[in-house]
Amino acid sequence: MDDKQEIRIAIFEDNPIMMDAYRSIINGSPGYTCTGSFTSCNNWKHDIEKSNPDVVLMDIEMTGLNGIAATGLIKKEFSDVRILIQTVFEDDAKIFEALCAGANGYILKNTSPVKMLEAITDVQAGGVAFNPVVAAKVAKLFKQFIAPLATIPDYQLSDREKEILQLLTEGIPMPRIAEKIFLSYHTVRDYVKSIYQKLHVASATEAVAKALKEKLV
Amino acid sequence: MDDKQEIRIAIFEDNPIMMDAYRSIINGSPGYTCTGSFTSCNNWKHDIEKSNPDVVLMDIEMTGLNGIAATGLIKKEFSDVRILIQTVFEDDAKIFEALCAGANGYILKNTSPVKMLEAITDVQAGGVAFNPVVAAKVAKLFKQFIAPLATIPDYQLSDREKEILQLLTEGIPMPRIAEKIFLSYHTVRDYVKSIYQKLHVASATEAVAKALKEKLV
DNA sequence: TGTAAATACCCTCAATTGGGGGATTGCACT
DNA sequence: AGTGCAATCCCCCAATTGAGGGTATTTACA
Repeated sequence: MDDKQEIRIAIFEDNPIMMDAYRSIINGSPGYTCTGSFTSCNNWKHDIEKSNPDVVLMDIEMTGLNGIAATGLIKKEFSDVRILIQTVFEDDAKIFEALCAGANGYILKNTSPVKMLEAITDVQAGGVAFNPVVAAKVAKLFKQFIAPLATIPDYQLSDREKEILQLLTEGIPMPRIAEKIFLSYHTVRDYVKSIYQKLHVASATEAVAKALKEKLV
Repeated sequence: MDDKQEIRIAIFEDNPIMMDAYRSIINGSPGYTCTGSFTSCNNWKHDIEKSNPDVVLMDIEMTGLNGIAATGLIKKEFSDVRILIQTVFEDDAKIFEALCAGANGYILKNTSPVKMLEAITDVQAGGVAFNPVVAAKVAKLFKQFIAPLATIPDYQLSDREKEILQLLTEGIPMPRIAEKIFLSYHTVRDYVKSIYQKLHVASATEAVAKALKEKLV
């Protein structure tokens, strides 16, 4: 670590006016240094190596390689660089993609300088910074995609039945399952029958489909 | 709306010392009023009606009904009340559950008073407030659950094959599939065979398992 | 003490499936 | 003009599966 403990920041932003504004805010604040500013991500690898940032302030809308794709690439190559997306977009898809690409924060362009610096400090410290509006969308996406997966119905399967259902969902045929868990082929079939009754299905494919769709295994 | 535009806050917190601290912070800050403080959620319905809050500050660990369960109930009954979870817990499961229950924010008990008020303001305005550490966990959960679903491998299935794979994942046996899409039984079987080759599997259960696990359908 | 539920095993018959073979048509790309 | 491929159809055989029947032991609970 450096004595001065300054947070090193690289900016990717294709609007020169915004770029200047960001650089002024950063360099004008003690504890923050802008070590590089680039108008495209086309030389991201060289740019990151040269500016050696703790935090990257990343615009999404850029000619050439876009900010989200660049985030994914940078994260893969320089996994300890923290990336803060700053953009005008606040639609679900962009936020979704940014999170999947590994962004450590997502703030909007109307964020005040003090909030921006705060977000930079947070992500540098290992946190993730969401603008409240963005956070609301993340929470919404979360509920939309994940909550339904968490409502696990209870079909009162016994432990053995659960075990065998689990093996079925791996596509293992019953004779193989019997060998694997040291039961007779007949017994395995009996458990499968019992699973079918409890799940109200009539075939292995149906049972597997239900198990996977309803997260039973 | 009231002339004074004060944010009305109800507190649920079973530790009387914390409760006093919160109430002092809120009532000592212009624009914020504590309209109710309760040491359990057992009378949540009556308490919410009586205190009529914009924002609820909710503790998780309480005797009787816990804060997350209460969040779910309150959200169901009073959908426009915003709920900010404030707790010492920062484990994935609690955050997960809180989000699923509909919490509008999740901050930790070591949050500074000024940050707490800021979070209250944010959630009152319709945003969601995450502590950076919590946000990091949310992002992690998000990547864990959703990112894998987004990487859909391409097995070069033809449209017909996709269609039939889709029907297989509904557990429909091949003779029934043939009837449904007006193809000969033989043809359906040929497509299924071809699907098996492309997916590198050897049975319907395996194909269905792969299709569902890798979100092919 | 009876009864239910889980565990484990067995048999039979018919339906379904998996793996091999072969065939034709039409379309696109070369 | 030929080559590949999606799409469609067919046959055979063996393995697997689904649905019905039956039995026995153990554990738990009323």
